[in-house]
Amino acid sequence: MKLLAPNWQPSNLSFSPLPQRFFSNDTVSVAQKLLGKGLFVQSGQDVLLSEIVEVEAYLQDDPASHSFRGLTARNRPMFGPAGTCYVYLSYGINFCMNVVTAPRGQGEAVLLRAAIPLVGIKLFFKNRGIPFDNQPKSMKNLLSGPGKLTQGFGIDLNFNGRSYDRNDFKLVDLGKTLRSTEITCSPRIGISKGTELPLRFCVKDSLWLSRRG
DNA sequence: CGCACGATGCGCT
DNA sequence: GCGCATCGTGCGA
Repeated sequence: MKLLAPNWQPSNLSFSPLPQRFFSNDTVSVAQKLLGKGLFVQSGQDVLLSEIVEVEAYLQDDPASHSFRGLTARNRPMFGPAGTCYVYLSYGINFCMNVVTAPRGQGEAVLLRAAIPLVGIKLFFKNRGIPFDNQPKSMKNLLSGPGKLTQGFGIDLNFNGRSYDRNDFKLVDLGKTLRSTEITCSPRIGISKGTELPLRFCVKDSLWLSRRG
């Protein structure tokens, strides 16, 4: 199994953040375009990079969205500028991280649900509380779910409201372009309202999803 | 002010 | 496959 891209060196980790105009577009389009993009987080000398393979869109007038009932103290970042990070605690246990989208503060966002670990594998294991090994089974368990992804990256409420355009916290272009035929859409997971909408987007047949797309 | 309920993950069966 | 942990949010009283 091909687990890692071979050429990730410190010298080619100096990606530019995706510009704000990338996020200030139609939320469904942004969600699909986030597939194949990189999430980069640096803390001191520790660098973490992954490739996003699964997302969900949350829209205006969407009963499953935290923004559905309007602005509250919790969902305030959702109404902020495109490219803002919205983090919340799920089930009292896991954090989930979103990217605010749409041209104006419409309360729309994309939930990051799963990613391929690329750089910082040992730290991903450590953050996840899993003993390090090179088994494919373990690797696929690192970031395959919204709570696992935030735990792997060490994302918590400190990141809430932050912009994804910092040198130490950014979404980046990894230089790959997915064809629309490589993207699947399906109903969103773990919600009780808006379940009929196919707003979950996955890299087709990826081995790194939270569950089969 | 009380309380029901999650945009989930894990361990056990 | 299923039950449970665990807690902040926000709605209804």
